[in-house]
Amino acid sequence: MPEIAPPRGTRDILPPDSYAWRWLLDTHRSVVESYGYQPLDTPVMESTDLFARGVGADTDIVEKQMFTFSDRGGRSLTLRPEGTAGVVRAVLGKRLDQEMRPVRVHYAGPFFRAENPQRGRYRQFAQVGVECIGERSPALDAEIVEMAWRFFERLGITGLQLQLNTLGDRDDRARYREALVNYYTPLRDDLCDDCKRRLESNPLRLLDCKADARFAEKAPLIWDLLDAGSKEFFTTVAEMLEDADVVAHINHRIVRGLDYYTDTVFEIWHESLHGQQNSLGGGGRYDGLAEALGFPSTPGVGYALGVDRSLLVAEQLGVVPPPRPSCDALVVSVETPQARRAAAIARALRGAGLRVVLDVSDRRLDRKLRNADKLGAPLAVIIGEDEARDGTATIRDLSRRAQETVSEQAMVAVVTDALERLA
RNA sequence: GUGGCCAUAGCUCAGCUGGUUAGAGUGCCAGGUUGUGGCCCUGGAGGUCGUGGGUUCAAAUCCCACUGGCCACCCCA
Repeated sequence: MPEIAPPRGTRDILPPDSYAWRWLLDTHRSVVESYGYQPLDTPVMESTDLFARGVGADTDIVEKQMFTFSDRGGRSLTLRPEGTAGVVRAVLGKRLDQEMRPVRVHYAGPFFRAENPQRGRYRQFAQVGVECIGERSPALDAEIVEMAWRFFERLGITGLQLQLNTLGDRDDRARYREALVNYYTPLRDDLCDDCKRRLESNPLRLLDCKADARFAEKAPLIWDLLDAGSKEFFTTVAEMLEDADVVAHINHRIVRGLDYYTDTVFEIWHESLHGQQNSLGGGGRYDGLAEALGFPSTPGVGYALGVDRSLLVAEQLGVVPPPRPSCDALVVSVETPQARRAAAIARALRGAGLRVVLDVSDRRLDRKLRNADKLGAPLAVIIGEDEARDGTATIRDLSRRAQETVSEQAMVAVVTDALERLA
């Protein structure tokens, strides 16, 4: 019915939902900053090349999910479908890794994929994420996973399952790739069309094809092909997570959709979400990414968590805190002649650091007070003819239905005290 | 991108097999109360029945297309 609706797969986040949204973002920031992660923002559009090289040309994202367009100079740009490539470009491009090592950063923002929308899946969706760039240590992999886990804990979301796997280093992956090709080639005629192509372009992704799941069951496991170093690295990560009381389900079949992962990969699933949309987020180590983007080889590890889906789960569980009232006091004038005086009083209260709404309607006083209830304001400051004449203000405690009239000089102190008592 | 279901006031929904001016609840605004609220009573505003086409004397109702939502597949957040 609105003539101009938001584009397919996008939506408006309006109050009061916007409070839940902010709660989640604040919680994330607070958790990761307690680990010393610093805020960062990168552009929502990047050179198409960044994702083609960074995410991997054979991934679904690059093949069919990117919003790509030309700017006026004919350059190909893309709305970012994920965050890691952009952050690595920014950090290494600006040589931030020369200043400190590792670089620990976090971000939050919108991402874009041209998917068919449904609940918990949008074309513009939001993620919070962290990246830790410049050092290779199992302690950092564990730190990342632990932060993600603590974040959900702080939100109060239960029923989560951590899926943990390792893809090994480049040599391991090469060996594994070969093993998969050897395994799947004799089956080639029975594979779906996509998988026939994957067999050449990206054999790892054969594993997460649902159509050919029966073959994946008997496929070789990466774990059996890892060298001693990779196994030890993973074992250390798992042990450190145990130390942190983070329960991990080792799952040697999760591969992740993006090409750049090495060693640790993980996903966090929630039992309540449907089908394959049960993933609230995931991440892993990407020691090969910097090089793929043309930077000096630099290790990194990070995660991205879906804001929309996490909020969906939080709402289902009823753990979203009720929105805090948006103001401490509503200032109302009983009649128009007192309007300017009321404005001045509102100004004085804001000067004392309070959140004050000025009622400018020409409604009756009872309607104005009704409005105060709706706003959730604990106090109303009433300026009528008497107050204007005497240089006073009436402070009404809306929950106790009690009020007192005080001099304007005392007003700020009385309001502040009343709010403290009520809090 | 493929398939299924759906679309009526801001919101939640009625509207039987097509038949005059399309309803309810809630929310909004106002009056009841010329300076006192969360309840109550009364009234009002608000809809090109998602959009466009078709069938018919007549369409919210039947048919088609488009748009959007939900669900499944794919994949992921």
